[in-house]
Amino acid sequence: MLPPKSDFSEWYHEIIQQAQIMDIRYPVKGLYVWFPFGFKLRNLIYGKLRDVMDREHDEVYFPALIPETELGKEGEHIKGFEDEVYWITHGGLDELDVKLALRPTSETAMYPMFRLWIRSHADLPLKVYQIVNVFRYETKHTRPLIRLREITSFKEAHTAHRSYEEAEENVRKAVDAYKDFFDSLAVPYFIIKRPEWDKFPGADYTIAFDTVMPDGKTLQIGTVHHLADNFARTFDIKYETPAGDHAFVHQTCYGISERCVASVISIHGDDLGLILPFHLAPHQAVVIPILYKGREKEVLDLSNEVFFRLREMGVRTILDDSDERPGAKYYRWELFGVPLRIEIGPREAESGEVVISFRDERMKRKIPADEITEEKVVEWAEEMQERLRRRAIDSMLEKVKFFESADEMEEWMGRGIALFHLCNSLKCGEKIEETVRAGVLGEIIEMPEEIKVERAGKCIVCGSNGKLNAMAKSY
RNA sequence: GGGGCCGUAGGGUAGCCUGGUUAUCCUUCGGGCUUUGGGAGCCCGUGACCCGAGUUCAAGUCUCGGCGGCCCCA
Repeated sequence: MLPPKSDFSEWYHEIIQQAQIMDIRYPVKGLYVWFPFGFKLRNLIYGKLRDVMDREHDEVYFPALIPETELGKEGEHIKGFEDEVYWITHGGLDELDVKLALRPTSETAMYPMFRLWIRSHADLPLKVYQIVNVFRYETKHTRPLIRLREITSFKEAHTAHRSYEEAEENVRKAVDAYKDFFDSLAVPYFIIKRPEWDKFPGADYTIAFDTVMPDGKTLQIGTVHHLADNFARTFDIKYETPAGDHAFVHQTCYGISERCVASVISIHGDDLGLILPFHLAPHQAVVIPILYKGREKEVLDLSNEVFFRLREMGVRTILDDSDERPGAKYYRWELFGVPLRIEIGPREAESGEVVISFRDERMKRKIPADEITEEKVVEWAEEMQERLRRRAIDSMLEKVKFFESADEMEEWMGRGIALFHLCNSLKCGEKIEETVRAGVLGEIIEMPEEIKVERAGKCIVCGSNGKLNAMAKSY
């Protein structure tokens, strides 16, 4: 039994373990073990992410260790990370001359090499990505998949371009790629430009994807940064232009971590366990034979037939012929989020029918076994995807509210995300954060079309011209 | 950054204040019988006092330190 999802914190804590996503008993704070089932889910999700990245990027691998001399080169960047870097100070018993950092992110690992790789304009754009672990010494409350000291699955992309504008064009492409990715997870999001004081250390600006968790707190699930030529100047990354002179490249970088797995679990799951989009489910279908003494054979024959047919279609299917009672099996496979369940008992064996039900619906229907075809399964998967998408957006919309008064906003914090108009001044940003006691997420770039709010309006603090901003308590 | 609470089987817990026999109960797990259309029942069995130091005749229980977890405030 899971705690009800309305008690989200407890529910999340339990489902991570009961649905065998991660084993949280590893004896180091903030480090967790992927269970086989959880890792299959991760790999299916990251398979999709790879598909999206592979369209325009090459995959690479850079070392996990970064010398102190490189990590510290870019002033803003190191300021942003210095209090959460793990340091390797010894090799065996010898103290190292130059300490080595366990990468907190890979800009400073990659860019010295970019300097060597990039010679002329013909080498641009350079677009690479890697999926690696990164380490951050988190001092706050750690949580599996959400706040980790070892992020095990950091997809980071890094690009170099000829100009600020070309890099900016790539920012748009990266945002589009991430939209495709999160749409395929049926995870709804806001696309928000972070305020100056909250951008990536060393970036010109940062655009983030935020989703809203069931408890009303937002979760940042992706970021895209325009680095301008900040790092290029630091790492001396220059190219020869067609005209024959030399110019600094303009760069972008963008990342997604296993928080995307947390978002799928949290947004779609219910009181009974995981609900997974069909294409992401480690087990897509389960066949449950209902056995009565003396009538096992006919039931098992039809069950096997259906099981093997699904397998041959490429559907990840299991046949649960263990000797538990059917009810116990239903609960088990619901916990694991199996999208399609097929029950076959003596009645079905006789009529050649099967009982099917989908994880997100609480209803069963009977269909002839022959009607389970590849086309039908694809259709079911698409219908289910659409239902999940709809349901996820609807439940997010309940947690979005527009405000014209700061006092009302404070009361709303902790229940959802607040939209309001804010001018550009740092002073007004600080003022509103102080009054409402939550963080300004930034200026809304894109949001679900159902939200009808004016993009421009009077700043909630000073009354001058403002743009649509969001604020919330965040993970 | 500041304050508080907690650590007993795979998971959840009682016992700790007031030190003393074989450490409680539920669940999981293994075996058996029986059963199977939404978490069945009965029997048998496996399994634990976070680590280290101290106090004591005696430590799950008291003290200190470490590690780990949780909560509140900033």
